[in-house]
Amino acid sequence: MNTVTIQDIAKAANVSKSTVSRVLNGTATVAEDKKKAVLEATKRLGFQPNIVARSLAKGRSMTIGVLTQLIGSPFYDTVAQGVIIGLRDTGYSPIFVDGQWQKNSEVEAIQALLGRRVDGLVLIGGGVAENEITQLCGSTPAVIVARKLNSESHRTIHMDNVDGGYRATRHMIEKGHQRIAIIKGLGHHPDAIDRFEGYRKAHQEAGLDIDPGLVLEGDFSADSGVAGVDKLLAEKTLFTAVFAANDMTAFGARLALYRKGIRVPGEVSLIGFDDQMEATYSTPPLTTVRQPAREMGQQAAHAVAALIDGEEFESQCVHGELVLRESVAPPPAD
Amino acid sequence: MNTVTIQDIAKAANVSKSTVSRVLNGTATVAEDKKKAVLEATKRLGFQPNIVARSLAKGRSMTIGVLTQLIGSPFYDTVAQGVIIGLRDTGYSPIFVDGQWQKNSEVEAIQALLGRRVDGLVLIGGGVAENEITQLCGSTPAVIVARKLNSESHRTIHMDNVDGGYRATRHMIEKGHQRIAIIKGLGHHPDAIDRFEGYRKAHQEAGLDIDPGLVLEGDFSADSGVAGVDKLLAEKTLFTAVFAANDMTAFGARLALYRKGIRVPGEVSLIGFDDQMEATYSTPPLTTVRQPAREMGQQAAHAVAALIDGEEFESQCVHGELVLRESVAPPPAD
DNA sequence: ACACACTTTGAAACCGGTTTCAATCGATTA
DNA sequence: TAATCGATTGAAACCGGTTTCAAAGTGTGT
Repeated sequence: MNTVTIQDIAKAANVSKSTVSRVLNGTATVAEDKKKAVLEATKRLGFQPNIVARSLAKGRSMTIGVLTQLIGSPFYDTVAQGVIIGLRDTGYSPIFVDGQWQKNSEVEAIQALLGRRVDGLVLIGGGVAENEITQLCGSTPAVIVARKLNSESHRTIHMDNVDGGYRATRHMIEKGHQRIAIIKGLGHHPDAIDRFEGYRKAHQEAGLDIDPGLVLEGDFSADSGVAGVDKLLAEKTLFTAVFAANDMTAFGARLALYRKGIRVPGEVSLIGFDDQMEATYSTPPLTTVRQPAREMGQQAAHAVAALIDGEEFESQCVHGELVLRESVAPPPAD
Repeated sequence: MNTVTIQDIAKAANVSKSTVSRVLNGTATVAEDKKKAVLEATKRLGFQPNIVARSLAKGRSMTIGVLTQLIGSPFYDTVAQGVIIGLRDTGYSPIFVDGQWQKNSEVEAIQALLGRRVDGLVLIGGGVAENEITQLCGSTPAVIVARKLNSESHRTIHMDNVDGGYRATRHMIEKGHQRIAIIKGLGHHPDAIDRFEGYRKAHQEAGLDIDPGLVLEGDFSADSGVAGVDKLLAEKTLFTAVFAANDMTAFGARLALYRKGIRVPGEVSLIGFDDQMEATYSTPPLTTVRQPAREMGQQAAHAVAALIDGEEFESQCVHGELVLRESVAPPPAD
């Protein structure tokens, strides 16, 4: 192992540990010749400072703890990627713990992170109670991404899902649709609830009643998209459009429609949510509400870094952007 | 901050630091009453051991460095996820560094990881020279995933891409296709080269010549799939099937075909590579060669853990499995 | 030439744990 | 009763850096 320490450098350069440290960190002025000697020895011996030791001494680990939700959701994964990217030039490295860590889950995961003395925390989604977060984190700066909190007690970066659902639905209504089915996301998931609320709001605003038969349960999976459409068809519910809780669900719905030979958007229009990469290339390309997942992750990364440096950071509420592609058209003349 | 140290516990329980450490780690037998006192104090004061300090003292950081390639490839991302999952119950936490880290890239990234005194390394893909890896890692156990190495000097978990390309191509040949276009991956990428080699091999075995006009350059992106098919069509090259270097490229090809009103698999068959989640739900569901990305990541995680514990681990060469769905059919009778 | 301020430097303390080492103790054995 | 042994325990060294502090060296003003 490359186990050359600062002590070895000191000996080689004929100075003290302290001086080596000062040269390497630029903490104080050091005579030119000694500085040169230290630098030379550092290079020659291939010295690599032990970050663990440095962390202990400085009380800062240059590490950001990231709590992820590996539910296989492309959205959350992309947020996590954004965090990695956003941390690139900050000097901090992300350390990941999965929310579904063993049975103990999130709280334990956060504790594990804290035990590692991370300098900051990025919590992606998740469901720990807010006050519990407060209590756990103590004075460690934390940013919560992709999750709406009720109180203002934490900084968050999240999307306005009500608005997103509203825009998606209104778009279809404007195209002339009156019977828009919705395949909802996971029942208790706040995002799912909000998107549905947006759907409701758009109907209300347009003076349209919602036929309960058009409201299907789902769980953000493609399978639930298939199931939703199949149910609609089996029950012979009339519908000219489908609002899927996310793109995966939309893909599932698309497939179910394809199997029955129902044309999209000719006979049924389809809209998704997320704008994951594949949406651009589905057939037809999927109209959807874009969630800037990567950007949110990046922003969160910058935010913790800023917080650690004592700067302030305001919670952000991003608005989804409707990405018009080809899966929505006016309903068939009939 | 929750800055209660082992010293505080010692004082509270009226014993020495050493004893507290012994109780907490079970390193030695401790009198029942003292043990109880320590445990009680630990709980009461809410003690959380400082892992940084422990790491320094023990010389082990309980951290695994993971080098990722955030090129937005679903495949690599899934491997990374697999690593997180595989590390769940091992006590190790993964710390991530992106290969495209600053301009300096991979070598610097690995050094950063090593500076953090990671106990092991998982390198996902990447292109650092093999001997450089050897030299860098020294005695730190390392596993390379999703990359073929020429020498046996490192443990790797990778897929036989020649075989994968061969199987895909042979499948189409067996279905009766004679003019199979291929949209290749990134020119210099070993996986791309190997898959093409498999394509070649299958043709050779079947006594089929390869029309150079059927071989298109690509870069693993969906766009290159679109471009490939467009080129084929523009040049009026005859073809009844397309082998795309990966699923994303296949999706792009699918879209280009869709735009021209060419039916899949009625008029043209299509096969991909990877079996990413969306392949199941594309229209039609995509026949593809499955790369067990998540499993490979998990295996790699287990492998480093094993190596650290002194166990041995043999390099693994996984074989891709042909996943038959609906995008391949016999060529049209014509 | 002398006092005073400022710069450079090394010794030592410290961060919070683990581990070695030697001392103490009760119990067993001769 | 003395000697030996094993089990407990605390003091101190250690991991590899950073930082404080005081001493030594330099230069300036009078």
